[in-house]
Amino acid sequence: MAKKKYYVVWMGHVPGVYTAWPTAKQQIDGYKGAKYKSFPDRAQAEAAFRRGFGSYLKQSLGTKASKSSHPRTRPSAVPSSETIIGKSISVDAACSGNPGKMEYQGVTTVGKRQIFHQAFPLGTNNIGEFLALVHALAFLQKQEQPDLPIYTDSKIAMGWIKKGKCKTTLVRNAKTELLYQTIEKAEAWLKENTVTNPILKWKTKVWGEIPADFGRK
RNA sequence: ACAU
DNA sequence: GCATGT
Ligand SMILES: [Mg+2]
Ligand SMILES: [Mg+2]
Repeated sequence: MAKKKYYVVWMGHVPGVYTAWPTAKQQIDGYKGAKYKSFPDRAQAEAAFRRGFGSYLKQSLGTKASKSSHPRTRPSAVPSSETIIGKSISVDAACSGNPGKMEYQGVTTVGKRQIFHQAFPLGTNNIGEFLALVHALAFLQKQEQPDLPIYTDSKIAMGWIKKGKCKTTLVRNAKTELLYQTIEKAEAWLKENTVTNPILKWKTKVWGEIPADFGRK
């Protein structure tokens, strides 16, 4: 039989030392950012509880203990990607017809204040999303804001930026020649510059439409 | 299927 | 329902 364990809940509905997992779990379930860990005996548990989570964690991290023995933070509190970073900009593209008349814009994520906007007589949704991202990157570099994140809802455009290449299928002809030259300029920018700003996926299903959305769907 |  | 993309 395994020896009975003790459960410290530093932060939860009712913090304290618990002698059974089900009761400890009650204290952390539904508590955002709960801090807790199990201990092999009562003395260690009570000492850790009295020291407080911060002090205990510091010591634990400075030691060669296995990762799994560090104190826990409830997963639902961790997901940085689950929280909208307000200090950021958001971009989006739209077209009427695809391919069709295309435009893109960048706005402040909070307040939706427009930062840039461009329109083209013919383009695709994905080209627009791609150009919007490069426009945002160049703009933030000029503003010396290399850490400000950029939100996009386009998986495709994120991939093209990573590749440094706009992998469009749009026909290149007289009607698209100017757009293609813009694309080549954008690709050249990516080749000559380092992408420093985090490019983050906007979670439309969770958060609703991206702030830069044109609202025409 | 997923993201537009 | 159509199209752009991985
Ligand atoms: Mg979009
Ligand atoms: Mg949109």
